[in-house]
Amino acid sequence: MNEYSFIKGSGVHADSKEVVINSTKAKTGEKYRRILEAAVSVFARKGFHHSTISQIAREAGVADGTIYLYFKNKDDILVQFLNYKTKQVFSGFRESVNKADNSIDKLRNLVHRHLEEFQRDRNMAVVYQALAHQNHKSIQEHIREMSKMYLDIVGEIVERGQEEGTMRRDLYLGLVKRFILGAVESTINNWVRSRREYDLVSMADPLIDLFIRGIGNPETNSTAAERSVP
Amino acid sequence: MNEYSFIKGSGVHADSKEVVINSTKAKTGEKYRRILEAAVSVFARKGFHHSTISQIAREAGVADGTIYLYFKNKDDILVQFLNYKTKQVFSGFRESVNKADNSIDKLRNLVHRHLEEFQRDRNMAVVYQALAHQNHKSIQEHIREMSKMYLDIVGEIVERGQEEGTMRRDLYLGLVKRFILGAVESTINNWVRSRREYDLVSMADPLIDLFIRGIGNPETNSTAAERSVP
Amino acid sequence: MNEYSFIKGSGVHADSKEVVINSTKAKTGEKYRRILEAAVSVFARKGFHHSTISQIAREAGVADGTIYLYFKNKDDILVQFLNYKTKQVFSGFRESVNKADNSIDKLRNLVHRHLEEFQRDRNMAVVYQALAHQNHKSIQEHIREMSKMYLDIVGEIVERGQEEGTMRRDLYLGLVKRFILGAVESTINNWVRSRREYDLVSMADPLIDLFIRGIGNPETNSTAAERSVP
Amino acid sequence: MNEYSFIKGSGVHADSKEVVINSTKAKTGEKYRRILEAAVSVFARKGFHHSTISQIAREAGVADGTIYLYFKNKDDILVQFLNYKTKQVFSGFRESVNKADNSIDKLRNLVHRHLEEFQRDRNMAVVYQALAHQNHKSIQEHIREMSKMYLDIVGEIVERGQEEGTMRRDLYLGLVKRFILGAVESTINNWVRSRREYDLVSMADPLIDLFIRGIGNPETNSTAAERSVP
DNA sequence: AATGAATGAGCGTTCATTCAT
DNA sequence: GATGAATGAACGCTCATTCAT
Repeated sequence: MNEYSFIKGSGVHADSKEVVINSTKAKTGEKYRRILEAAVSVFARKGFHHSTISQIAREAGVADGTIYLYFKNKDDILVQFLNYKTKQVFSGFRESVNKADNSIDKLRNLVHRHLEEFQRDRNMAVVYQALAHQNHKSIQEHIREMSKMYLDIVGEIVERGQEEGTMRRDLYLGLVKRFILGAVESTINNWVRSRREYDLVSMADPLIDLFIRGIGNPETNSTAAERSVP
Repeated sequence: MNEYSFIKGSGVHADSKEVVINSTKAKTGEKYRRILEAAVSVFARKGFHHSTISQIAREAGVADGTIYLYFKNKDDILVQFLNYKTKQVFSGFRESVNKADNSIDKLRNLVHRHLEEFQRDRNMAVVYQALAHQNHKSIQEHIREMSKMYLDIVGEIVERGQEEGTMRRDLYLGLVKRFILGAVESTINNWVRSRREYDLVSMADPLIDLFIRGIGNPETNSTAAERSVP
Repeated sequence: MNEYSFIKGSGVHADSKEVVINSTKAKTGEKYRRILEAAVSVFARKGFHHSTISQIAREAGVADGTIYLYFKNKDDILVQFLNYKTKQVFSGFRESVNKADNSIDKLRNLVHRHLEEFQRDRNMAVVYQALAHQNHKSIQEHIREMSKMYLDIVGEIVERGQEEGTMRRDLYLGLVKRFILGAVESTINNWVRSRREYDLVSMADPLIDLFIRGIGNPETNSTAAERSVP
Repeated sequence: MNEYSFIKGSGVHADSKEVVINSTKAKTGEKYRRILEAAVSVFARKGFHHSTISQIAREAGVADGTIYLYFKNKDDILVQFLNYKTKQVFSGFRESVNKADNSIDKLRNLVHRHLEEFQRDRNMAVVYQALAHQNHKSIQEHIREMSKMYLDIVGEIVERGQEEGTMRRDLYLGLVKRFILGAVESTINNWVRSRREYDLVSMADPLIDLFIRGIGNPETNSTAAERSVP
């Protein structure tokens, strides 16, 4: 848990008929955040299904029932997590991309920021990784949405790179986008599972290098290109 | 589910004290396999935690109690799944690699076979994807082991490629290995989650192309290389 | 809900130790009544156990906690309902009875007024019906008391009718009283449960006719009398 | 609880997908009945909402979970109660009616049997009374159905009485039917709530007498008739 | 007096696991 | 070996009640 975690915003869940939290009360917002942080921390340690409301409540320093003043049910905690925390992180990526003025630097900024944010909040990283690979019904759509946002950014970067002439024109764009997201995510996944602690952000440049140049030796090898999808 | 699924091998779980199934009995082995197939099918549909022993038993056409003659507990089904099904698939990769005589073709064969096996058994793909990204205690070690096996193969291939001169020498080998596994797995993950049905195996060549050549235009771009880890 | 509902009287619950509301304060009395009306309305719709304090508070336009300034607890709302609303209605019956000067008209007035009052406040009717047939501990005694009041009135009327000579002398008085109350209540119960809307009060005269003359044809039938209790 | 309680029939609830009880097993049927008896006994004492599954299980001598092998949920116990116990009792009424050959004796038999059955199983009486006057959703329709069955029987009897000439022709049939049911039910209700123990069945003849002859003195009184619905 | 956020006891329900047959 | 009825621990969730403001 750290000071950067979670937005300052309100602890309101809009679609509840019974419970509406007054978002102007500082205390309320604080409790909302405490619960969410606690929940993500417990989820990260035990996994969603092995986490109990009581554990979360204890870790947040509130009563079990209090959680239901801020969240519709256990699943809703996950939904809020994606809505307020992860979604914010992801949408921040665009900002980083805009700071660069050529496509390769944009890609570098994107990946750098991505790794940075997830390193900053390891619990988020753990939970996000698990969610993204599961069939959790109430979550599926959110994940898809966030992926799309990310893939769109990458797509724009690559297309721009092709216009700039810094990226190959014979790319299967749909694959490339997923390829890059997948590679970054798996890098995060490795970091999360690793017993050793290492600096995740330092992986950014080597990753970019692999994206751009591949692993092949351009002087000797051209076979792959010949078989590639045009 | 298909004829290739699961090995014919014994239905023994080694670390059980009470129950040891005679692996020579055809009938026994068949029931063991039926249960395992049913379990994976149910897991794929509902997720591990939302699957019940009763559902698995019904789908396997046996009584609930029977499952405990072949598996220590619910978790053990997952362990057996990794031990006997996935592990076998993974170890089969080496075989494919050996059929090629240069590193790039070896890599191609590996990826091709990987996609092929997972396409052949979609349930396995779904369950494996979910497991690989979770903190499931009794599974963690198995996943790590299988990853290592895969990474070792890739590592050998890349090192050979470097000797051959077909692959760059300035590669961060630890990263490259994970990069390739991650990219392949995310390709599978996309296929699994996609609403459209498409041919997973056809992704192999474009993927290889990306690995080898990257997305950069070699004529104009060399920035990435300069910043890369030596 | 209508203007006749509930008495204007005090919002005091006598047996409370902590909170005594000043019954002279118009505003207080009004809030007390608002809560009671809201409660009965919610009880009628959802049943006592499925009604929550929050729902009642919302419908009354007050905060949850406010209810506890006027009522000891949830059960107490029921007690107050019987004490102040239903009890008043029931005791008003005597008044109607007194307006008539012969026993049959007295009975008619009683039944007429009974149906009238319950038709006037359907929520009261619904809640009363439910309470009268349940084993609700804190209510039992109140119900019994009100029944007794009613049965006493009927008893007096019938005894007077016997003196007048307009009613049979060979009646099992205890049964007759309950018989009449039961028949009226079941008429109300039918009205309350009916999907069609109809005029409850118009049932009064046919009911009286049945009480007085029975369903038998006096010219041909005397069997029943012979077997009756003397 | 007594030996007459509940049918010998199967303990199957048809609409469950997961749980199907083998009705051929004597033991199963016995446990089903034990639970149902226990439930009705607890409901009678505490009321449905204050009864807990644990109490019922304890009283039935089974584990909490066992109840869910025979009943879908707590509400379903009520539904089964009506379906198998009360419904059977009610449908038995027709049989008694058929034994008599004139309408008044038919009515007498009906009432007699009605009181007899409810006296035989006091718990059933208590629970039925409560249910019949509540807005319990999953029960409403069953109650209505049983009432209709009863009212139909009474209606047929009265119409026959009118043909025989033993019952008045100027009756509001719809009211008469409900009047009789209401009077009998309220007699039962009184018995159930009474502190003294008395013989419910002995109320049958006096009741019939009231139905047939009314309370009026036919020699002196005819007012009621003049105002009655033709 | 009025508020409504916070509490936590209590309950219905699920389901992995056991074991008598 | 095979069965499936029985078990009971465990958990999510509700809601009457309290109390600081």
